[in-house]
Amino acid sequence: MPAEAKTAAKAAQPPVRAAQPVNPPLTERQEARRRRILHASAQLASRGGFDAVQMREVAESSQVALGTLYRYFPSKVHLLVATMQDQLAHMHGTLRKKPPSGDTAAERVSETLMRAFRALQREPHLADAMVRALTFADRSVSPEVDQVSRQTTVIILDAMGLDDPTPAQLSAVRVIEHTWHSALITWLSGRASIAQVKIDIETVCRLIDLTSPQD
Amino acid sequence: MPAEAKTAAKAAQPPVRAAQPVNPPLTERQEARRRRILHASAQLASRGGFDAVQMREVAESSQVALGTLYRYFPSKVHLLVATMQDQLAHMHGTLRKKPPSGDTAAERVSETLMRAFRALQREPHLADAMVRALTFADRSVSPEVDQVSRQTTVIILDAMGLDDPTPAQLSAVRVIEHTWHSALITWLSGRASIAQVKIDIETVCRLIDLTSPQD
DNA sequence: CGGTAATCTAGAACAAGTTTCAGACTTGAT
DNA sequence: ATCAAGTCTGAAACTTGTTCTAGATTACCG
Repeated sequence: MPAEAKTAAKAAQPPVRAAQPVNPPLTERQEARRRRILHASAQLASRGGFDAVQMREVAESSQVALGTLYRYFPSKVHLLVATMQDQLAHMHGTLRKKPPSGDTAAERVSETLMRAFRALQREPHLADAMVRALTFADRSVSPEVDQVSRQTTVIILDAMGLDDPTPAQLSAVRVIEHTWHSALITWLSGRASIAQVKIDIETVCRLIDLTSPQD
Repeated sequence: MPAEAKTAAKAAQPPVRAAQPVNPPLTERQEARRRRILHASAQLASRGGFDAVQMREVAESSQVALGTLYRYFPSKVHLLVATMQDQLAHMHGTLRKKPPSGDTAAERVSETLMRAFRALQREPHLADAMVRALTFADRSVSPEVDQVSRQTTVIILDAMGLDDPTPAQLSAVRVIEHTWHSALITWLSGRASIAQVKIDIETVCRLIDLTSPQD
């Protein structure tokens, strides 16, 4: 009964924090450990994708005991989702510096997503590990996955140039995110070409014009 | 190196067939075994979702040795994707009997998908197992996943009432499928409500009007 | 500084997916 | 009916994610 075990109550275990806002403030050494772990995770993922991220190897690479790794990230999926948060933050920073240049919101969003897509293409294995973890995550990872989703939403709204989206616009953004994730999956598993992903993104971005024809 | 091992060449092993068209014709007893396995799989999945489908249990429930189970379905994901093909075929049959009644293609598609969604809601654990397997599937399962995708496409085109879709319409259908899968995932992992899934489906279905305004 | 609670380490142990193997059983062709 | 080839079985072994434990280390409080 591993499913039950997972939800079983535990004693104190601080290092598992929800997101950017540190839950329990980490000491410097702890912060360093956390960084080492995330770095090792990304490195192994870059090599061979989801399967190559083996918890024992991550622990060894980051010079941390296996038990400690599990204290910081309660499962492999948690670890990879955290890795994704990390990468997303990077990307958001990069994107901010060079905002998309399109005339319409739809163009800017699809330009932004295609830029992100090209970044992922440079590290396809890493992309594989992160995206598979994201879609495989069960309820126990919901808060973290949700955080990734919110982050993505912010990036898209940024590209649209919106501060105060209407509900209809938020629906469109959600649908764009769905398409983005799922299209990535089909590409990663070799069932769709890069060109097809591009078309799908451009197609779904037209929904934006549908919800804000005044732009 | 399990990744390599998985792709290693094997000797003869017929029962693994691609889809409906039997690759090597199965004997009656083999067909029966296959049915028993799929039935056990669906049954266990209905109880506890992805995690509850344990290969040893499936083997025991279906009165087949573990090795045989693996000869029929080379991995747990293959098994669950095959289970999904099975259920999809059912559903397609059911849908055919009561075609959607909406006036526009968009309405009919979203009506169809919502009907499928309600069916999934009746067996949320089974849905969980199938959808998680589908999105977690790696390249080794691509043919089977693709078959599921094609089947889904047929269902949607059916609902649209189209025989000969344009490329633009096919893109729209792909985007709808992306949204469908991803929205299901967010619902299954408790990050979106049923109402939200409904809205997302209706939103994406508007893309149809965009690609065939003459309908 | 001393003590105590929390944290970390090494390593064993466990769970479930997957592989392997020897021997029994089926099938299909002669 | 018989033989060869292919299948199925039961059981053990192997892999990797996850949990557990006992003892060392560290952080913090007075």
